[in-house]
Amino acid sequence: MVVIMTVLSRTFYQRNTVDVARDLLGKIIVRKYKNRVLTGMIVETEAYRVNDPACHAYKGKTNRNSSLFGTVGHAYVYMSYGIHFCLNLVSREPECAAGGVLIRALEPLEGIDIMQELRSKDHITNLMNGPGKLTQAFGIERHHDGIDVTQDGELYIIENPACISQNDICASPRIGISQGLEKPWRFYYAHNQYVSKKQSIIYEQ
DNA sequence: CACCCGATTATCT
DNA sequence: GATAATCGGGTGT
Repeated sequence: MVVIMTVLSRTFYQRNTVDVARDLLGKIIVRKYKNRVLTGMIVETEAYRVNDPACHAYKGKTNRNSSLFGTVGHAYVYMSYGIHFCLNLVSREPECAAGGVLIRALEPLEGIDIMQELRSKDHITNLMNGPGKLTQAFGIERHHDGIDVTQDGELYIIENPACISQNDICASPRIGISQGLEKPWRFYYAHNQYVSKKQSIIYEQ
């Protein structure tokens, strides 16, 4: 059997960051790690736009956040709390200076044994249910900052051949920020066991 | 070069 | 549910 893998094109990322964040739900991230293939389905995202105080690009371009200002369809990887890395996908409309989608949680699909090794954890619901956890399970580090995710390589995103229900996508305020709480720019699958946190405030889509 | 703090997680009780 | 751990980047002296 031949599995047709459609890699998400650069134009997919060249749209309003909030729309991209919602549309990334259900897509599959492919990570090639030491001759193994690790995959997971995106179940939780957050949008960060440049004119938004919660966005790293809000105060302008620096060495750390320069990827957010670069070509769409590339990764922005940064270190958080000095402990772990977070993965963003650079996406925005052409007239916008910077923006990206934070990947907050994945449902593990292939290569679960490797993820368990990298995390030193075994339970499947504790492998990728958090932005710092999924980068650890995928072996993603700072040197992946700026990598192109629109072509076959170490890290890229593909369409999901399975039919995913668009009906139970929910939105909520983003997690772990102090400004911009009024914007419902976190998207996740309701009742999915792999999302990072339960939230009391839920907006139906 | 010192200081501050964060798009978090693990490990308690 | 509360809290400690942890450190690189940003800012200002």
